[in-house]
Amino acid sequence: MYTLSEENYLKAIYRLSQEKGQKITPKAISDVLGNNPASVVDMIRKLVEKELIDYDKKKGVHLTTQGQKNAVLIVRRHRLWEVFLLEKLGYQWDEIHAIAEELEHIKDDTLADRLDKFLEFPEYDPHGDPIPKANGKVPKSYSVTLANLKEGTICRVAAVRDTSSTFLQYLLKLDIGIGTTIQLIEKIPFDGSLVISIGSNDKTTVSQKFGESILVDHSN
Amino acid sequence: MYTLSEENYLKAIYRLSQEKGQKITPKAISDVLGNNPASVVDMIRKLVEKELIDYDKKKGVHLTTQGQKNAVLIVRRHRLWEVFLLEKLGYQWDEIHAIAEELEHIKDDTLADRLDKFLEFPEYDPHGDPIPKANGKVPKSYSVTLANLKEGTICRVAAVRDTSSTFLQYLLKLDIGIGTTIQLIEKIPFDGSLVISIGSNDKTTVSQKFGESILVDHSN
DNA sequence: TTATATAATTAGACAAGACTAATTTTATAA
DNA sequence: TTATAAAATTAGTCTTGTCTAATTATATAA
Ligand SMILES: [Mn+2]
Ligand SMILES: [Mn+2]
Ligand SMILES: [Mn+2]
Ligand SMILES: [Mn+2]
Repeated sequence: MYTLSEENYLKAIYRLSQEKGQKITPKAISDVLGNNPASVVDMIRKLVEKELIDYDKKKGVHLTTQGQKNAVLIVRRHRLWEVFLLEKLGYQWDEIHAIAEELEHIKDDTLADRLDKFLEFPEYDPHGDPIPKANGKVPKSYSVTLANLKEGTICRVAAVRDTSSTFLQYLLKLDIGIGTTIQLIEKIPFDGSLVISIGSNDKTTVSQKFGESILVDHSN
Repeated sequence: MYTLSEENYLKAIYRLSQEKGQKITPKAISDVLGNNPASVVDMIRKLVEKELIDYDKKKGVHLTTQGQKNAVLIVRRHRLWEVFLLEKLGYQWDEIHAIAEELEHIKDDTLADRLDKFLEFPEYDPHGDPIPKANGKVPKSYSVTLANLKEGTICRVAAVRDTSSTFLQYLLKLDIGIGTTIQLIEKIPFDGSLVISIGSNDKTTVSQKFGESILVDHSN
């Protein structure tokens, strides 16, 4: 088993590896975790030593098979606990991330699987992120943002890209959650603002940043 | 908030303070936690510094009001999680202690209270230990052991004093759990062995050590 | 291509929490 | 009361995970 810090690094590296296309550098990891780059370099050495990652100055950091397997299990635990906190304990979706950040490190062979069963095998967490299965398979995740859509398109909110409290609370205020139907009415060329209608409500205008923070599911 | 180690020490000291009559020495704490006495002395200094305990060489260690308040909350979290693990996730009563030992350190202002509500405000944990209320009040705990009873007495198993896996598994095998009715039929003077009948079963003989590890509730 | 900014790395320090190996106190028993 | 055992304490070390400051390497822009 690995320490809490090692697990947090693995998870950060896993997350960066999902945002494909870019090199996973010490700086990138340092940005995700808020740690000093010097500390990151230390930990990289430790994780290479334990064969959880490879590090090549040219290619950056990559999870080994072992590292990948572990990272996925940590993410699984995190997301399952988030479902538990929201559905069973009645927390709001902007409160659960921080608590799950601790719960994910509880170690027991059967805990995640029991929790999974207790929650009736949810496929997505409250932010719309896929919950890896016990066998390591990960359900489909969404990648098209609201801002990507063509004018006129009707979509379903599938996930949020930003899990900060400020963003999630803003969504609560706008009455937007996972599953909400949104129609993109107009894109303002000047600054990328989006005119949308939420559910069956009147038109609202949101920023480009907002539109890029919501992942959607759409038929056409 | 306090570190995991500090919390474990507080809990150990709290536990020792419940077994009244005896002085809480570095040695005693070291025995409970399995730590080196030198480490215990270090931590005592730290906790005195943080005003969670008092230490007087003559009187031993004592929790301050602050320390007591914190210890009770940690115990509350531990026992609530134990109920959750047993009742909701289907663990057996010899498996839950180790996991709760980690879960008790998860910090969030409302977590314990939400869990308490979700579990419908249980008064006792799966080992029969009282679960402190949110306000710090602790339900009655039992103190009479099976070995204390007079021959012929019928009692109800209220709690176990020993939460080791070996003991709890032995109880499972004997079909004894919290609430089981036991009649003490005979005490063997030679070695304190007890002849008992469990529920409506035939007679069994158990050791004195066994009898001293079960706390009972009895009317007469 | 050379200057400059950014990133990576090294060196050295620190706090927490544990340990071992003395040493000093205190308790117990002859 | 004195010898011996047990407990408490001190001194010094170690590991983990972090940091700052200095240095080296790399990328970028004039
Ligand atoms: Mn975490
Ligand atoms: Mn999430
Ligand atoms: Mn604990
Ligand atoms: Mn218990």
